Amino acid sequence: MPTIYDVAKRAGVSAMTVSRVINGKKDVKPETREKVLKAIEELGYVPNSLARSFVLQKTKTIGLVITDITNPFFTTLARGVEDTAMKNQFSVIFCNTDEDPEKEVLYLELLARKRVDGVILASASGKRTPLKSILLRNIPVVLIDREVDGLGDLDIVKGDSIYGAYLLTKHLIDLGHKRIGIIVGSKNISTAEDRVEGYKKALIESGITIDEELIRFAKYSREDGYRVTKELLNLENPPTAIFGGNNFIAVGAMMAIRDCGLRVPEDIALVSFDDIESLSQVYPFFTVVTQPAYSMGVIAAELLIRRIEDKDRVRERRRVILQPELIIRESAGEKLKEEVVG
Amino acid sequence: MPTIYDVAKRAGVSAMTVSRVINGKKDVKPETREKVLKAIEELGYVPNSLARSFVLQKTKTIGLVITDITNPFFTTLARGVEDTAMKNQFSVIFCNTDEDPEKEVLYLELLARKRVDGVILASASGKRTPLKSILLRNIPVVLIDREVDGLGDLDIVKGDSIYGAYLLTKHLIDLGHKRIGIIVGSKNISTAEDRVEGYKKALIESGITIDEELIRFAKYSREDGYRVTKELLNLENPPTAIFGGNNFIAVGAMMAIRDCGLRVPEDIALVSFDDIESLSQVYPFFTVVTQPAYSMGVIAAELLIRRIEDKDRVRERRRVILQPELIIRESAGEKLKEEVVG
DNA sequence: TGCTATATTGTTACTAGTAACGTAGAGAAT
DNA sequence: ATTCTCTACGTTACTAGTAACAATATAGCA
Repeated sequence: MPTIYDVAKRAGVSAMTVSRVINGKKDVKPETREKVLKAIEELGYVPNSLARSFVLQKTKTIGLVITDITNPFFTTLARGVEDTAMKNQFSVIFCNTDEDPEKEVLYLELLARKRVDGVILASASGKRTPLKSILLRNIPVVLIDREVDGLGDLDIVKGDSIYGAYLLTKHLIDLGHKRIGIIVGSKNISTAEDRVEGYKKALIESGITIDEELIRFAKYSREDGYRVTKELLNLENPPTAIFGGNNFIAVGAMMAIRDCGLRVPEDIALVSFDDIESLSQVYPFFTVVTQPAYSMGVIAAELLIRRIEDKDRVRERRRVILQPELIIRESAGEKLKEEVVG
Repeated sequence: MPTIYDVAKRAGVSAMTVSRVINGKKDVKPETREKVLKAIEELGYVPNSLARSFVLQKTKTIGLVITDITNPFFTTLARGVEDTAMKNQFSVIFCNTDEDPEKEVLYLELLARKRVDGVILASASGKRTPLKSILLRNIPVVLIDREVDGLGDLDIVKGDSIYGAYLLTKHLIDLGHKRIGIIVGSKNISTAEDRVEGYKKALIESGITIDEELIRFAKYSREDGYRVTKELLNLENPPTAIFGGNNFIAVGAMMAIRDCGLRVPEDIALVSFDDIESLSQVYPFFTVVTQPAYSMGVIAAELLIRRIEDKDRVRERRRVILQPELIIRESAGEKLKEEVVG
């Protein structure tokens, strides 16, 4: 494990000169450069970026905290972050919180210890406290997908959940549905609240009374999608349509509906917020509202890297709200016959 | 950004004592510990693991080099690695090579610079050279999913591609297919070669002549799945069944078949190596051979961490071959009528 | 020839921790 | 009283690089 000093000795120069060669600085005579390069080659020297980060006080690393890399939405988003980071010579440490605020604290603490240059966070808690050690250290943060209470001053990249949910609900209403169940993530997550807000807006606009019984805050997971859908189906007056608050919930709902011996869309309509690409390519079935996940990742990474590399930290905060898109496929079915309504 | 010295000064002790407190070493009087803890709290001190890694010569970080986190197989595998790493206080740096050997070199070089404690590699090149700087430095490596030429002495965790491909091909043969097209990854990737080997074995065993025209090495991607499937369909004597070498290829094949106005399985059978969980849960359509991706990740991470933490590096190499499972669903269809055969 | 400007290279100090060793003091054993 | 042992803590040196400054060489020019 040769160091820069071993290279220096072999090339007959000082460590500083080797450092200059490695970092492509000018002020090195071409023939000296050659000698150094030769010594590096011969020794199989690989620079120690640990030592480098240590003295430069920057790690060229960002932390990406999401809830579950297994969710296609976050997978795609993560890919956008990684590609952009790599393009800028940054590497990425991934953290899966599984919607667990305690894991969030743990990971953010870890990232602070690792002295990452910046953090991209899809918060599981919606709270500002887990960010304490990050913010204290003035490490730039870009929020993604979800707001965090009391951090309105941070950069954020997210989809317009209110509008997306409005679109999706409106579509169901247009098909004749009046009892629409909605299942979203837990209450402190901004997307959950926003999607319910958009849902309510569409209902109110159409003069449909809101039945709180049909609005369920759970967890963005297949398990909760399954469980809560069963609850909804077992209601005395069950919904004729279900709005899955994200793709996992929609998949869970689908399984619950099937297990109850019902068909989608013949017996019940089902729509989803967020698409599942690998599914829709093979089987374009789910009517969804989809968000540009890859772009979200790219934009977040770009914003973050710009902040990191900026000397002046005083520039205004940026909020990027990306528009969702309604894709009508089969799972919401045809227009209901009048008899069904009411 | 307080350091351990700031804490020491505030607590009226030496830096070493603070270090002992942080690392939970004994030999610290309880009341001294309290003083130190109080100082840490008051200053908002967060240990610098960069400095720590630097002196300890270990980073508690592993590199995971895969081809594409977007592929559900690798997503699940990655989750297994990450969970296991976290459980052992390791973090993971993800690298997507996109089946590009040049990116592989770049990333492995990066990981060497970062002085990761170990590497898990699903090689895109199948070659040993990209690993040069890693191996030179005696950084432990566990291969995953794919062999690398000339590295038979490294730990490896992989599925039994030969057997899996045999199962899948045998299934098609049992249904009466004799002209089976197979599309796999590029030739230097061991899974591609193994899957073709299993395919051939099944054909030979059933006395079916091998037609090299039906065997295609491409890239494990949707694009190549699409492109090569079209080639196969345009053959003078096209196959009656297609074996997608991985899930991406199968999805691409599906789209190509549909674009040609054909139906699966009525007009042509289609099977896939590797499942797509989110798809199969909603739409159990593809007949597949599936590998335990999560377990693969877990086992690889465990093997690696064991090597990293082991003092004696002399123990024998371990090869873990996991058995694949055939899941028969719809995409291979029913038994062909005799008239079709020959 | 001597002086100055410029190019190239070296020296020193610093980054934030920890290992290894050293030492003081209290109580126990002789 | 002296020596021993143990606990609790401090000191020193080291990890691999780089910034800032210092020094030297070289060339141009009067």
